[in-house]
Amino acid sequence: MFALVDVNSFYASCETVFRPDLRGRPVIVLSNNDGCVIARNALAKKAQIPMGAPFFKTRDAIRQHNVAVFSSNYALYADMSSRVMETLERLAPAVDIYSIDEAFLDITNIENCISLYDFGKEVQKTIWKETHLSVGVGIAPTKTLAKLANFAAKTWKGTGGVLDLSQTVRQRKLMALVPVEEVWGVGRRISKKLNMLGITTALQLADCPSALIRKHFSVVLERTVRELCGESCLAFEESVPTKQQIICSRSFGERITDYQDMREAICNYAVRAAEKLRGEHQYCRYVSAFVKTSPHDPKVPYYSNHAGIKLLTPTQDSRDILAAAVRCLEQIWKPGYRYQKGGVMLGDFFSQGVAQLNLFDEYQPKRNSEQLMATLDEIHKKGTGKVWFAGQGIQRGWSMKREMLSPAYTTRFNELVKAKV
DNA sequence: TCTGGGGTCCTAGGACCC
DNA sequence: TCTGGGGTCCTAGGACCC
Repeated sequence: MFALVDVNSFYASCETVFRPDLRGRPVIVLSNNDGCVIARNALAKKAQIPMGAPFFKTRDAIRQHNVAVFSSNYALYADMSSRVMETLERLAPAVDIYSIDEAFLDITNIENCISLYDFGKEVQKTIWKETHLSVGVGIAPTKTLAKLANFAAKTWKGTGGVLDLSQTVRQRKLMALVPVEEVWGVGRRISKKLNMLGITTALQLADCPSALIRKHFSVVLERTVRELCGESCLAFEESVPTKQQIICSRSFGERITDYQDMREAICNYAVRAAEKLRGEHQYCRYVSAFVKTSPHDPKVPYYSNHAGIKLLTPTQDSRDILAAAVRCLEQIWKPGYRYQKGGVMLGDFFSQGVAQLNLFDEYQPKRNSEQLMATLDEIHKKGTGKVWFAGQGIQRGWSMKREMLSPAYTTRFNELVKAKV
């Protein structure tokens, strides 16, 4: 039996926890670069500010409803997330963290001690007490059904935010009411296709013969159908699976037109990606870079390209990764465009740097690479000094916009909340 | 003027091998 | 006119998720 716990309007809630003065006001949080709306509290939803809407298109509504606007503050959200997860670890025998704001709990056999619904209420109450964040809890025999229960717990206020969907009768009753596009794993494309086949509710999808699904779609959707029927196909995963790839990319605060600026940006992404790679204790053998202009401006031609390099031997050395990323950029850079975004991707991971060298390779591994990188990471972590590669530049005029950033309430001493006595 | 970032998995098709 | 069969590996692209 699974319970899916997720925090309501997570980013927006994190902002309001430390700002009681915002009670009664709509709150939204913007994506990186203050680009578009990625989180809304209940009042902002009521004010009909659409999810994903470009910020500049919502300005009228924001003024009209006196909406509080925040740039995203990931340091704050990550810290609040770990507090929630720690609480869950204490309440449940096993926790499978699915995203920054949600986790599956393994609650098999818990019914021997407490009813499933009461357990859900207990989780809700404890999280609120310890973090002042409100959560929804969906309980069911499969992950997909638990997601569905969670959706229903949020949608129908009468549930009080907790829904026990352990019985088949209740599963079918609910599925008959839920549109198929709300099912986990059914996105825009697939729901459109399903609708054309006359399948509009979750129940109709659940009752679909698997041969039909296999014929028109893939094994992924077939698995979803089985899960809706109560057959658990998605396993509980307590340990974090090792990453297959690492991406560092950002839209630029201002469009880039100059090669030197782009080179600087790519160098920064490469260095950051290398740090993440070492954080995973991995070595990569594939490095790629990409650049693109904005797809939204019909007046200027669109350009998007990427190039990748397979290294001779896996590395975790920032210098190798940086050099490779710059070589990729040289292949794809074209002057005359107004670039909106760029990035670096690492892939083909190994757990050690030593790979079979070819007999005639002239490659010589860098000496003391591991120690040097460890030192670099240490300096970075402590914040006691600043060291960077020349290619990363100093001015960084292209770096992202965050004009409405809240303080790091929980992770920096000089930004703690001040209480008036 | 201004439209996020970071992931996963599956499939189809081509290259290549015997 | 006739032009094998079966397998693996890799990559690009498409779908999904939060």
